[in-house]
Amino acid sequence: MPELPEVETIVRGLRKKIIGKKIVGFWCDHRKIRQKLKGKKQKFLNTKIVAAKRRAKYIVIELDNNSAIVIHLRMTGHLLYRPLDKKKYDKALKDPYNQYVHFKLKFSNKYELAFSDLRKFGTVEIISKNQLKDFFEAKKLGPEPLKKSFSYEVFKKTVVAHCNARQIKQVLLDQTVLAGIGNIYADEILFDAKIKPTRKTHRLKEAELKKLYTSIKKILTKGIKYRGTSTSDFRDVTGEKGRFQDLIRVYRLTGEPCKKCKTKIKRIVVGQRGTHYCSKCQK
DNA sequence: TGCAGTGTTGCTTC
DNA sequence: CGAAGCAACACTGC
Repeated sequence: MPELPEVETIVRGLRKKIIGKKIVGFWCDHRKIRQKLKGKKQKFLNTKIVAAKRRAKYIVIELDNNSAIVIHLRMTGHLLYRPLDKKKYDKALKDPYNQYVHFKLKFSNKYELAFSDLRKFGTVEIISKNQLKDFFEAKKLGPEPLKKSFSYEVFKKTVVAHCNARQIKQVLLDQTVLAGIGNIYADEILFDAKIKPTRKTHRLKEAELKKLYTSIKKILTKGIKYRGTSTSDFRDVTGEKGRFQDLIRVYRLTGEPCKKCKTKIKRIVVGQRGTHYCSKCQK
């Protein structure tokens, strides 16, 4: 679910909802997360939230005690800001995203931040703010594609220089090359750029690279504008769906007619990921 | 019914 | 070193 546009949507929601809130309670029933947070409960309690940030697909929630909570939602994670009084969202409780809650922070205003995660791949940890730089450097993440500093020159250097004979889709998904693109947006970006996902990166022509660069910025920006893709169970912090699924052109549309040329969308496997493309529009 | 497929990352292996 | 394969987990849908 959560790729750059979804995580960005969540972070913007967090900024609206939890900045300035005081944490007064902590709960966790997930063994792996408890392990990570062992002995650190006191770092959460009686602190105030001062900032919410995104780096790649990571969410960083900064506290007023020099600590930062770092969350990764992986496949099925959700962050939900919801009232402690369950009667207030009775119906929504049945929805999958409201179940499978494994970690909660309670606030003094009788709301909570709940981390739900069906498949339990997601991670929550707390580190000191001055460790953040090292934390992210260790991940060797590539540049943020939506930053102004991510110019075409930077794109060419970082992306192309690294990638030689790899298939372009695998390169787009490689977080050490470019931060934040996942399977949905990789397929959509390549459709927009009219490039077949299996093309070898070093064989792309200058014009194709320029188009690809433009498509990356365009599709990710659009994804944020439409508040993410809820093909499956993505929800923002208030439980609202995104709307980008209405604009999807190829992802998981196997066998359906291409919106441009009516050719049936193909599904292949690239780097063990389901990959969808139009064999006529994408060369 | 059963098994392939699912949005991610990181560890192991070659 | 880079790159490919697979595991972590639980559910859906063919």
